[in-house]
Amino acid sequence: MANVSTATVSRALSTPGSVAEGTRRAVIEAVERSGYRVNQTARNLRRKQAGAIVVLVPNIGNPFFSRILAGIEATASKAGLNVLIADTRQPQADEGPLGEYLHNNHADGMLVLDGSLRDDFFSHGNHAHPPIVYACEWSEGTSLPSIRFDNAGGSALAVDHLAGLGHTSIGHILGPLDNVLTQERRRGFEAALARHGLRVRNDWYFDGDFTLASGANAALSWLALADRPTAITTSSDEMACGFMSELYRHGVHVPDDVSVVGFDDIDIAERFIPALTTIRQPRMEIGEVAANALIDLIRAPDRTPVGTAFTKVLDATLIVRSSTRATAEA
Amino acid sequence: MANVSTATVSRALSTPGSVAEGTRRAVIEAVERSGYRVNQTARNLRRKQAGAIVVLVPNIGNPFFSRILAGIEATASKAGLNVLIADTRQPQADEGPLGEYLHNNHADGMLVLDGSLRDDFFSHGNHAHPPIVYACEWSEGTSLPSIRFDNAGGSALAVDHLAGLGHTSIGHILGPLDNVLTQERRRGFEAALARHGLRVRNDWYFDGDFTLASGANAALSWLALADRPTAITTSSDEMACGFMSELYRHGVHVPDDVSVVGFDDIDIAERFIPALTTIRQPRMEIGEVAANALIDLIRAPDRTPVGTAFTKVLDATLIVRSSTRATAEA
DNA sequence: TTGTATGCGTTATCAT
DNA sequence: ATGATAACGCATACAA
Repeated sequence: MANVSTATVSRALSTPGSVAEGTRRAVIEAVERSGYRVNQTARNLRRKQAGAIVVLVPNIGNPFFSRILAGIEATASKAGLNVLIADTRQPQADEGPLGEYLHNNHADGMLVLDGSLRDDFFSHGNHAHPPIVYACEWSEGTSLPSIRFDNAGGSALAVDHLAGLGHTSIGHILGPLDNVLTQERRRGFEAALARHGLRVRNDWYFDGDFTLASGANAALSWLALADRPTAITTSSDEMACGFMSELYRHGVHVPDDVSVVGFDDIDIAERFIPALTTIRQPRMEIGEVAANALIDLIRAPDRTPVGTAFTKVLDATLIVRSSTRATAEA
Repeated sequence: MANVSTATVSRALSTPGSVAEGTRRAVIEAVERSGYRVNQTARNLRRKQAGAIVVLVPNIGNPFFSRILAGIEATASKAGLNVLIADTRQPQADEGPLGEYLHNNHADGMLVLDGSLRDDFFSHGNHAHPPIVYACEWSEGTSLPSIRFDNAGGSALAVDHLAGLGHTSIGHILGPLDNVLTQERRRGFEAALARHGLRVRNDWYFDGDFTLASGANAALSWLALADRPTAITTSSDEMACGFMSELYRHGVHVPDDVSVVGFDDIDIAERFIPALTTIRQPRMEIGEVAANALIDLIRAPDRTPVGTAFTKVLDATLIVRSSTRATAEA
């Protein structure tokens, strides 16, 4: 017991400056000895805050997202905020919209990594809600702040690289069609193709869903083609690896028989056989940037009026490795 | 307004049975119309609970852990608990022990995925703390409940497989030496070797840290050996892939020149070139089992008196693919 | 079955 | 600079 009122204890702990030096020390010492801990729940109730942000992620098990999550966690913990994770692919949708997290005072803000969620998903009637930031994907035309990679630009980089190597027949393995990333990457692919005076052939598009298995399927389609493109760009490294893996089983060699470019630069890309040429996206960094943006909104909500489309685009870069090579003619 | 007291509203929402049918409907309807949300913070304060569990993970970006996390999240959200994640590798250790999460009423329980954390890490003086469950790794001799894989058994499976293929010279790429997984897997490796009457050679142990890069380093060491083992077991798939990748760059062929067995069965294992023979661990499942164990402890703390070593071991299984083959003599 | 009143542990306000 | 006190929003004991 430091023989002071609870108010003084509170001040000594949360506003050290507003208390006399001696009292402060006495309180600190008493706290140490008694093993006292502030009750965060009570503090949050009083302060009308949750002390946490929630992250909506399509699949935590996916390294693409978990890396972004790592960046978010690092940033949030530095700001003294807890990170809540919610998997949007859980079959618990009957429990009601994930937006509950916000309206229940569970979290002070939300980070959305799932581009398939419409932005009206979160509105409950017309009630105001805590800040939301979209990261890495988002529905077209959302009015919510968003951070993303330059996906179209990344695809273009891939095409430029292949065209520079002399390739004129270039195919593309798509992600899920309703995914914004897929659409953007395809857009960049087509734009770059046009820029190089190359045509887009429908049978050189291969369906996929970002997974290894779908990449392997694409390989089967490629093998079945009479007129095969000499190079393939993909919408994810995993599909690129699946594609190469299946080709290998059929005796087709990368990059001798076909060049392959991935997308994401996941860890294994550098060590795949052959090492995968790909488009790198700084995933940890996007997590940090997005978390910082959200934290800014939480700390100073007024500075960013509703409807102001705050957008930040991070560049993607080309990493040349061994899965691409020049054509014979080049 | 349903024209009732706040107490009735509270009851209608949290104890529907204790309120008249008509009143209940009126309240529900009023709630819907007014857009009322219960304040979880206030509820938690009153109930003296946090409504959340915290997961201590060494590295969220690592797919090994993020998969376990996915299992945890699924289970916890089914039980109405939020999941807080904390990265133990963050340089924020100066903020004090992660145990704060518990003592601050931030969480009702804790799941520890980081075996390098001593179990006295969480004690603050001698105060009682909410339940803690170790999952997948733990310090030797902890008195805390723990769920894990049969790591030693998994390693033994790998050796049995290779011995059955005729291999008599078998090496092993280790994980970090202070890691429990490393120690267990090594123990199983040596036990199985002895069972087959094979000797353990010190220069057939390769240092590693679970990463791709360390696997590649091990390949360099293997290449430098005068007398090389014809088969290698590893303590992680990533090291196995790094090992094969580096060998490939040096023109050494797996499995023709050396057989390789991984550990974990990460997604890419099936699609690596060649497809990796490995020891599968149901990672999502361990997350579910661990989360359920923790939830049980939270719901009924008395049933598991302190000091009772609750332990559950999940089996590992051998997945034979293309990175292993019989020796010429076999 | 429902209402009244009190307390959960903090912090903010107002005195002193 | 410090103490007394009210209030944050909910859940419960008790009364009606």
